[in-house]
Amino acid sequence: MKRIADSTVRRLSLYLRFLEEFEHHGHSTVSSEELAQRGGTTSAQVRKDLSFFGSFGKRGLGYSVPELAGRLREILGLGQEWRVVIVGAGKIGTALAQYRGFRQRGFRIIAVYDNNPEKIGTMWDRFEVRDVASLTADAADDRPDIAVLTVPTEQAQGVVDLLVEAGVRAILNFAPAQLVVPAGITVKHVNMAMELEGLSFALTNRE
Amino acid sequence: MKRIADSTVRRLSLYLRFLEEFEHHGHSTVSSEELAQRGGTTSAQVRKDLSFFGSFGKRGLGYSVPELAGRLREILGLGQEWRVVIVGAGKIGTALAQYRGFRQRGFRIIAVYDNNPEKIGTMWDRFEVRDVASLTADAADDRPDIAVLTVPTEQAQGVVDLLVEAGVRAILNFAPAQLVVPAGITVKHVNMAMELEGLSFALTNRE
DNA sequence: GTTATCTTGTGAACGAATTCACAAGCCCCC
DNA sequence: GGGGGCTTGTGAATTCGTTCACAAGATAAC
Repeated sequence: MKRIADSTVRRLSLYLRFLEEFEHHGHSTVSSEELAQRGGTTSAQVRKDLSFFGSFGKRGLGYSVPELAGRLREILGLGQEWRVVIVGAGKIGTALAQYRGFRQRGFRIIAVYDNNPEKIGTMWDRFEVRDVASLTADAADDRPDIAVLTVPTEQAQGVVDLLVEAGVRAILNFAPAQLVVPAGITVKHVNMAMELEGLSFALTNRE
Repeated sequence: MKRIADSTVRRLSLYLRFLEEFEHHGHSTVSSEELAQRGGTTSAQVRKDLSFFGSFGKRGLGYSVPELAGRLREILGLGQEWRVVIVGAGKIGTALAQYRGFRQRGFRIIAVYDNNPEKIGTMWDRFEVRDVASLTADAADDRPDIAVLTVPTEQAQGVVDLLVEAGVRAILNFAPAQLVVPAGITVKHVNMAMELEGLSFALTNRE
């Protein structure tokens, strides 16, 4: 299969969000132009994005909202439930553990880990914080697919090695560090400082 | 000034993070190759990124860590304190309000807003949640530069209009909606669902 | 059935970002 | 002070992503 650009996947995810809105409002069809306006892009972009995966529209008419939504869910792999562990029971980890959006979209949090003895055993929301040392052993039963990593930068790589050993195949990393992983493991980075500094740059460098 | 790509600015922010680590460990110089490895990119990329703003290195030797860090802070506009308001006192808003990283990097949270009468007046960390209706009036004193927007999608645009009126010039938006703003206002999007679905896609579509 | 209108799907053109490759500059050592 | 070893800075080449532009397919009206 042809390699799909990251930017394309992000937009597909966005289109799906809009389709769900349209569905909710009872619209049965939608044109590439309408999707484009919502997403701040162009109709050609929308069509090109979709064309990588097939042709889902009817010429002259547009796309069937429920059908396209279904196709996108399929493409994005949202037909199944993904098993997620959160490692790092700090501020961000906690907020994410409580975030309902995860479950709604088929991402089921199965455990929260930390290495701080004072946190281990305490309850976060409805999760008991587990010792990160037991991660690999737990994984035999839990079979996690995805890890959300919110530990301090200097601990990130060590935890990643454990996660890989535990069979995790995708990592959402909040630490500003490049992680070394074997081929076939996907890592995505989220970095609040980076976003803010991007704004700071924009405010500073306007001509 | 030549337009700088978003991806370049993000990397500059990352380099700065690494330089701070190097500084902390007492390294006085660093090569583009070392920075590249930390950041998962190439030395040519590092040099190209920096070249948009000047030439800060010494051939044969590399870059002075404190000097380059200083230059990057200057480029990114981190020499000053930015005044930030958070609008939307939900889960994410709360986590962000408590996040120490903001203050450390010169982003000072000055107020938290919501439109829910049950939340208005309650304390979040050390902030009293204010009524979003008073935003414009408050701004005369507060003079916010940046807003972090964590309200439901359907309310986002309305709040943005208020923010623009209040003189905010940069917005970090957590809602999955395209926002309409006048020229000169910068908007950046952060979307957790999108990131997760990107992972889901990668897990589903591996050849 | 024909015509007018609309919107998709997609090669081709374009533009942006990354990588290559190498001359120029700097340091250190003899 | 000359040579060897590094590393920067940057045009040129390349790769990647977006936009253009239009033929082809679908509907609706008459």
